[in-house]
Amino acid sequence: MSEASWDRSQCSVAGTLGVVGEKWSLLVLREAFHGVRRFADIQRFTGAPKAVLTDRLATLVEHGILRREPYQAEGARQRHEYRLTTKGLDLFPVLIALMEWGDKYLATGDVPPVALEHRDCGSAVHLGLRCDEGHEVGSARQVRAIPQGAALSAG
Amino acid sequence: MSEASWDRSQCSVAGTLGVVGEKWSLLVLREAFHGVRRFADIQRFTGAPKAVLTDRLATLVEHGILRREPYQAEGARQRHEYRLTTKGLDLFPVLIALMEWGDKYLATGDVPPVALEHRDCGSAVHLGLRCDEGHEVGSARQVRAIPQGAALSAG
DNA sequence: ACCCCTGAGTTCATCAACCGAACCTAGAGC
DNA sequence: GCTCTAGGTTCGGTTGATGAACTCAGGGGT
Repeated sequence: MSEASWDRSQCSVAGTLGVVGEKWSLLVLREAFHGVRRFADIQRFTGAPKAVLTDRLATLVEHGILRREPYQAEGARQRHEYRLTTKGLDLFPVLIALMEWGDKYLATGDVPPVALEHRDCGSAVHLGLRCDEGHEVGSARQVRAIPQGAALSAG
Repeated sequence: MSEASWDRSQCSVAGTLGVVGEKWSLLVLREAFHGVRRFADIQRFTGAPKAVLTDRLATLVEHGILRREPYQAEGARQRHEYRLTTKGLDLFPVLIALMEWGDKYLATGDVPPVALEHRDCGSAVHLGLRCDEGHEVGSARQVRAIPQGAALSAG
């Protein structure tokens, strides 16, 4: 495996997992993408214990993935809700990739539990790999991963 | 949030995370995609403790994401190596999604640590959302997630 | 003025997961 | 029959997760 021997210390996969890879974090983001913003709702839909949820929300806010904003329901005092930032919205492909794999390999019913549609045209949305020449990349086997820059320094 | 109130129990995101969402699992798969197959190498490149690695490899094999195959290095006894199955190869988009987000938001150098190229044509490979009409979907905001089938039963 | 309700947490005791170091094991070569 | 190596297993200590109980700040009802 000498070819695969390069410096993983600043690997982007590991880095991203360091931010959103803890238990519950990605489920919190799933709820955010479904438009759920309040602590109690997130707690109910994810099933995360409150203490963990408090911690995960704080981490996500700290990293600029969610932002904590005041809101006021009628006849209630001011509280805070959690909303996706642009940085957070950019995690959408991660969720979709997880979802599509689950739809394919963990299917229980005849139809996946959630469908995605393009708001502009109403047709189904999918994630796909393609190269700059415009070719569809069907399998991971057709892709070569090449370490470059600072990653080349050591093993 | 009554609109977002549907049954998450068979959510594909949660399901997939149940399979590959534990600590180290996705880093093990990163190594698999880099062609690393042997226990000691995976251990060295991921930094996972051996006991945890043993457990994660067993789980991944159990779920048919990796398969354990005998090999024999010259002048050594027969051992086993871990290789991606088709089911495992299909997790590639998850890794790429994590990588692309990290490249964008956690960059330290001037160039990402790993580049992806299409073997057939040599140009860069990217992950993209698009709809069946062929439109590129730029942002998560342009996508509507619609619960369907069994997910509609309860909240 | 007082009490109760709600959403958003905090605290605490218990239990599971993770960690690194040390140890074990089966075969190959000497 | 000794040693080396890859691929584990075992162990004690530490960290993280869990669910139940408790707190806190306001608003509304009486």
